[in-house]
Amino acid sequence: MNNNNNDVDNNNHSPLTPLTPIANKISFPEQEAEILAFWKKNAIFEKSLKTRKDKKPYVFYDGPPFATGLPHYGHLLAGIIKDIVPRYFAMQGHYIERKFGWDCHGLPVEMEIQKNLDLKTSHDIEKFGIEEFNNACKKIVLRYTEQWKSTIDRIGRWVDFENDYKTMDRSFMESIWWVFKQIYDKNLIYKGFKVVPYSWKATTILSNFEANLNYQMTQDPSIIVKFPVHATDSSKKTTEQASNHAKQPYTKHPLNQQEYLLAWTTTPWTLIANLALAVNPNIIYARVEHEGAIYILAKSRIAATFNDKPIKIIAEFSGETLKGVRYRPPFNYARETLRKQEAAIPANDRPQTSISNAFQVLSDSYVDEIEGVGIVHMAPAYGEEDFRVCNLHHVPHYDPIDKDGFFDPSITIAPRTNFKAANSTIIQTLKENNLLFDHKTIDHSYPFCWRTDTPLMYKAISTWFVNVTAIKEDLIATNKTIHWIPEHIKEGRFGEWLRDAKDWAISRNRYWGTPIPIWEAPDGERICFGDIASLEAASGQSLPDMHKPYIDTLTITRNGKTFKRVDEVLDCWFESGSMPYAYKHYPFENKENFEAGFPADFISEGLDQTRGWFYTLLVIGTCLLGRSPFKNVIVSGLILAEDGRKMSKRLKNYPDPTEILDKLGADALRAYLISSQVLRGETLRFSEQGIIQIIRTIMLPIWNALSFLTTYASMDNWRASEDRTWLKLDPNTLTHNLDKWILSTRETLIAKINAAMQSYQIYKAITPMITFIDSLTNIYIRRSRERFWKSQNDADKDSAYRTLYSILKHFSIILAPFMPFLAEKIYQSLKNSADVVSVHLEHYPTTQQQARNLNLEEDIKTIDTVIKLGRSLRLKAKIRIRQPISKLTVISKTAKIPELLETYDTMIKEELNVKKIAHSYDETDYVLYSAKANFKKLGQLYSHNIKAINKSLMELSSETIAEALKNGTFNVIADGKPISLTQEDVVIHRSEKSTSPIHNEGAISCLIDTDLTADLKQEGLVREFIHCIQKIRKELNLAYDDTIKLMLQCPDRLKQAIEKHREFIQTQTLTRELVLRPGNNAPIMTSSQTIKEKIPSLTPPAPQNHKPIAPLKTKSNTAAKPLIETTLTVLTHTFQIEMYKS
RNA sequence: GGGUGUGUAGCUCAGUUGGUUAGAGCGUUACACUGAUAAUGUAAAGGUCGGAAGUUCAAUUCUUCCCACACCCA
Repeated sequence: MNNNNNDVDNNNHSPLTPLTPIANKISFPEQEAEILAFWKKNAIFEKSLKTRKDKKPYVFYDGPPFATGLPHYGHLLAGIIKDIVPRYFAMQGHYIERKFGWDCHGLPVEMEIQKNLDLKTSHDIEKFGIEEFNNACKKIVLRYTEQWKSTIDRIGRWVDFENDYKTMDRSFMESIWWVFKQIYDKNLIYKGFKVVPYSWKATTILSNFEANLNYQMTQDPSIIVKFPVHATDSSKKTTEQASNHAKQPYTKHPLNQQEYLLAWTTTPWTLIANLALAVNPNIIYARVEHEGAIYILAKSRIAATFNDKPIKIIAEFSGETLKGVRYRPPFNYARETLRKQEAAIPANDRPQTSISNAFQVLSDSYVDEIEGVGIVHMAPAYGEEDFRVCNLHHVPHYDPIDKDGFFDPSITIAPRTNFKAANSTIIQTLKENNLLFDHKTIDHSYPFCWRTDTPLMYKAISTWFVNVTAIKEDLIATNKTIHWIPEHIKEGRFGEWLRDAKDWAISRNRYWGTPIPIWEAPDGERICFGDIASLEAASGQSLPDMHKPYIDTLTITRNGKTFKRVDEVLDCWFESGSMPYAYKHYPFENKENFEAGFPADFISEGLDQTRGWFYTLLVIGTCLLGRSPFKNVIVSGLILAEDGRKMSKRLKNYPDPTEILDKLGADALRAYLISSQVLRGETLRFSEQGIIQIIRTIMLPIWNALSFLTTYASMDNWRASEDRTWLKLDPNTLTHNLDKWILSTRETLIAKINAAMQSYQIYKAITPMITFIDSLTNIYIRRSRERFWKSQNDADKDSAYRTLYSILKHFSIILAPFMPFLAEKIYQSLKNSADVVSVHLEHYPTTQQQARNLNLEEDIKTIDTVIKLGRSLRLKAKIRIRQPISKLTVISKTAKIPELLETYDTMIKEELNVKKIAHSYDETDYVLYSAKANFKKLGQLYSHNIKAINKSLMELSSETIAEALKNGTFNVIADGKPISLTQEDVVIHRSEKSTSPIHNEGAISCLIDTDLTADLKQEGLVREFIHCIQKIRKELNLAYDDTIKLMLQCPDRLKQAIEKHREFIQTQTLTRELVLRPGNNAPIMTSSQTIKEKIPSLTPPAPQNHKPIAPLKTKSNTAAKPLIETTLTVLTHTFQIEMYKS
């Protein structure tokens, strides 16, 4: 460094920006707060949108979160991904709208209000008033929006909160209606039944989620019921159908014995509604004789059912053969009621589903033989599988229980009785009618209502469906167009789900949601509305609020009939699936804008949305437009606490997000999360150490590099020119290989990051950055230090500055999407007047191929290997780096090596502190060779002989291999046949001969001369002495260019060494005056104290900024008090030292 | 019960178009280096690549089965 001339004469380049030195002490979180303020003050986000307004749009859909709670790591992760990808593509030159969305409707909100207002049942809600109830819901959904905004802001996510969308907005809801009507008009919406968890106490249906909330151990009857095989239905079925499994086909037993099918149940009350029995077609059943009666049940269940009772197996047959066998149900209520109902319908109008299909054996693979008897009694009104199987066979369902859980009066054995209470009566009746085979009790886990603590029942209720089954093939086709990250989701989890798609239940019997826009007449005629205007026209009433209860006051009179709205609201999944249309109020507004931006380029949510948002988006998009609404999707995994368990507020097993942001900062969190496997849909154990790792491998090194550049540039008064030349620094204009090399390395980095980002594999972006930073700091800066430090301001020094300046500034752009704060800070620190106001307005770099030089990258790698081997040899010889050695010999047959050694001569010498570098082609004295087959190359050629060839190669002696290396031919004998191999067919391994002190890696070996001459030793001592002085300077917190005066009293050996190298010492330590006092009897140290211990008052150093450009003191202040006066030891030489500012 | 994913060093994770010496970081130990660095470097230790079978000249990698864990669905 130029330490004696502060008026550096480079003012003739113009105009120039001086660099302000950056302290190497840093608090990233505090800095992030400043950057946030900077962005806000200068409206950078707005500018980033405005300046790209005309650019090609890139469309991103924001999946709306429920804001009923505060954001957790899952939300932060989603927000970070949703920030990085748009930032990247915006910098690639796209216009990207980023509207935030809020999910407002739905059960979680209603549940919370019910809890707050202590409304237990739907009766309670209606009594309380739907208007009031919905108002309460509306208020609460935006309760946390401020906290959400501030957290999302804090993680650096740029998103438009001003023009956000809410699913409860009138415009949003109107588009939902439009979406609904589109599907309705395509005949893909129908009304059917669905069996759902039902709380009779709360008179409300529950979601599956709610049903799972409260399982309790409970005691229920466990009975096996006898179903008499119908007398009139004698033999059926023939042999061929049964030939596979049955040893004998089923025929009614010829004897006039009573014959029963057995079925097991723990819910006797459902027997009233029994309409069928089910068997598994693939299970073997048996006919068993016991005490004069015949029973049919699964063969494998005989032992468990009869225990040790005497039985005789009469026949065995597959379940398939039981299909269609008719039986007499234990109760006649269902038959009577349903017959009457059917009779009321004109014969021609009767549906396929009929009571005439009931009371027979159905077959379905869901039946198992794990418990029970392998035959299942089916009450389709009270079981999901029962309903599905009966529906398939056109068996109707029958539900004689009212909404409060009481049997209706027609059930004469238990009229107006609670269904559970009727169990005993029912069992009693079965017993009296000799239909009870077995009666026990069972303890099992059963779902209870989480609000009323009463057992749930499953019950068929009327529901609106989207006929997904009809468009299943289209869904599978549109899914093929989607790029999934991770890829396996496409055909795996999501693909499987599509192949198995069921019709989608879209209605909810609730209050806070978009009402289903269907009006129904008493005779069943329906009108569907897809917009508000036509509804208002048809009803003659206005509709200021589309929610319940207002909507339900609108009725329509047409053709003498009065149409009333159906009661249900839409499931909030239907709303979020409609988001692409609804947030634009399409097609009522933004028609062109929507059409230009459909489908979206990118969305991202967690794995849990596979059957959620991803699915509903695809279903609706496929229904409406026949295509997927999104092209690329990143599916993120689950974030667990560090202990591998779910993050739990109660267990406090994870750090609060706000604390992490305050302590470690958003950049570190961002980089940590997106470089982890959570970006590949896998679970991540959240670890604070992982974030710290990011700080240590990326943030601090790059920060120190910035600090290095600005500090030295400032001291040297080096200035960057006020233009954009830094952006395209041409390596061909530079002479130093290190400069060319780091520029090439940067281009390689850019290529890697662009490849990762274009394929949405974000997790591949961070590691190359770490590698690059490591190269920059541990190779480029470290080995260029002398170039910055030297005193003359020559072209080489300028080249080093220009290169490092360009690298760092460029890197800030590369970093910008990922770590927007640090990137901004670096950019701002290096900005000149020709630059844009923020790094985020820069264009993302693309690889400049002409700047890449892969050979050069390879060369530096080779040199790095030599240096590593040299260090390793020193370590082995126990010669410290400050002790110069005379010679390093590089032994290698690689032709390029001598040239490389010459080119990088100085660099290697400095790194290894060695005087001379020699090269030798002759490995034989030092290296032992062993050979092995190049399996990859020879594998296909010699497949079966390869083992023999390899064996033969491995047996070659080192001398033979050395010989073969000379003439390039390896002769081996495999299976008796001589084979001649080229050098490429063989892999040579080198190892050190035990007699030679070399180290080897690949084709390179190194050897050092460990003989130390007196001169070398003296020089080593001087280096130690300099090191000692530097340490003191650092401890004293002297500025880099503070000059000093030294007064020493030391032993002769040290004195001679210092005298000999006086100039070198003074240059290195910025010593203006070095006075050696006469006499050599410095006091003996009692212990080997460290310098830190010597000057306790100054440790630890105050964390103040270095002031590199300190004013020069007048020359005559040596009389001042010494900075330090102490006794020290360097390599056993004890000396006394006084240090002054000079 | 079904689907999907995961299983590699003490811990957290890379890697693998099948090729014979499987890597990184953290942690541990020793040494070294440092006037940009809160760093860093070198080395030591640590692996039946979850288990079994199969295909192959060759399997951590492909196939099948099994085991464990996670998520989704029942």
